[in-house]
Amino acid sequence: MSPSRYHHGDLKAALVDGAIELIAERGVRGFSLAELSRRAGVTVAAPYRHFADRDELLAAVGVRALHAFRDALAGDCDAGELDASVSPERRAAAMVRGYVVFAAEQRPLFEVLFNANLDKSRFPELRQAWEPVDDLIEGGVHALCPGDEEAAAALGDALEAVAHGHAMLLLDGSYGDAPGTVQEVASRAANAALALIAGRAALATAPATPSPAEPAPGP
Amino acid sequence: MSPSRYHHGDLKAALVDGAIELIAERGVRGFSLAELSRRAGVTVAAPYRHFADRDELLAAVGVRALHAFRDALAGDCDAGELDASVSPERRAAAMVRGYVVFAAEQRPLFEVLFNANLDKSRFPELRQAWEPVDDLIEGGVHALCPGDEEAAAALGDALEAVAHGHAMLLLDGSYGDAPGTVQEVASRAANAALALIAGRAALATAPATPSPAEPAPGP
DNA sequence: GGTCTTATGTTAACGTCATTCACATTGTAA
DNA sequence: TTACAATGTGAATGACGTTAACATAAGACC
Repeated sequence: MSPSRYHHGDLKAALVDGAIELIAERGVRGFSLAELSRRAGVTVAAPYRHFADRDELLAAVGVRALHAFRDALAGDCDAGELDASVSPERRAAAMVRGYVVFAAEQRPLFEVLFNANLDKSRFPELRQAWEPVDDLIEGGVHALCPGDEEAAAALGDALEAVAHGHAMLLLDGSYGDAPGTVQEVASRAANAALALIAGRAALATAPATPSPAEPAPGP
Repeated sequence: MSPSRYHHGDLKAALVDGAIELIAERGVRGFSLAELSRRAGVTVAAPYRHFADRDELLAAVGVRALHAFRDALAGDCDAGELDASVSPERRAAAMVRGYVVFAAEQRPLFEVLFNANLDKSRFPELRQAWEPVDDLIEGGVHALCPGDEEAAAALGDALEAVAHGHAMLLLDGSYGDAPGTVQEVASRAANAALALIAGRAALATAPATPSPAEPAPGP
């Protein structure tokens, strides 16, 4: 294969793969380019031939993560056959479930997306990779609020929030890690999504409880 | 005041204060003990007289953050007079609103609590400081589901998730930062909370959409 | 086949960071 | 006043991200 060993073969791919492993072990926060290089059997300077800096490598991982994320959200509904066989409500709930399960089962990928603090203004690749995900969500939400842009925006935020919030609670270990916990939390999130959808009419109305007393006095 | 200048006076407090400022400027992620020491006019080794390591300092900031957080969640309802004058529903919604507003207005404190990756098993002080917050939330939720432990747990998670999720969306800049955005998002979160509360009956039921096809085949 | 170019690694540095240890200075209590 | 504990300094270590100058391999072109 490589008797010389000077050139790695496909370092770029090996780095992305290795990064995911390393993040799985130590979290995004404990991820280090130096350790990654070491594991790839290469000098610390080598990655810089393929990525401008640490964040650009993480962004590449992020792009891969977003593809997997989209698939996880779409679930099996992606084949396109059961367009009418499943209600938009159950679809949306399934997406929320997929969100939480993805966070748990693909923890390193999820962490890269939400805990790596990547600058979205840099990395157009990342912004672009978000689009299919956003489209999927937006599509699901619009099916629930046909015609009402305002309601769709509010419901979309609420569903994202409920999914993301449950995922965070799960990952931060606020629950124990008993077996079955993932499905349990995912079910709670899905149920919450159904509750939100049921009450969607109230979401886009005027602020509830704007301020009990004064309208927010300056400090 | 201090003609000698060898001893700082109250370095410990100055470090905690300075940490909050520094985090406000650079985020928890950009926070550095070295820079903090420099600003305090002290050597990099000095903080170690007061904190075992970087994380212990951050934990101290976290404790302060949790006090402020509790107050923000309790809002003006803390005086204890209006026990009956406000419905539990509006109370809970107000707490969710307070959660989001706190995240926006006390960003550095919020970041320490949720983005610093502090090990909760270390730092009993931190765990203890969480208790009043947890009690407050639990109390609010139990007022909504008297007697039903199961429902209360599910509703509590859902409310936390909705609050946390909206806070994250806000802080990650998924919205622009137009003025008024904070109140707007807080209102959305509060409305979502009301919707969840209205549909609370469905939250603790059997898993909705357990799995469209097979029961999760192994990879 | 032999040479030039380009892609890809290596070596050796720099500056920053967290952390530690031996030592200096101060405030306090005996 | 003198001893001690608390607090700060100086200098060092080792990990990290990043860069620049140099080395080697792989192909293109003749």
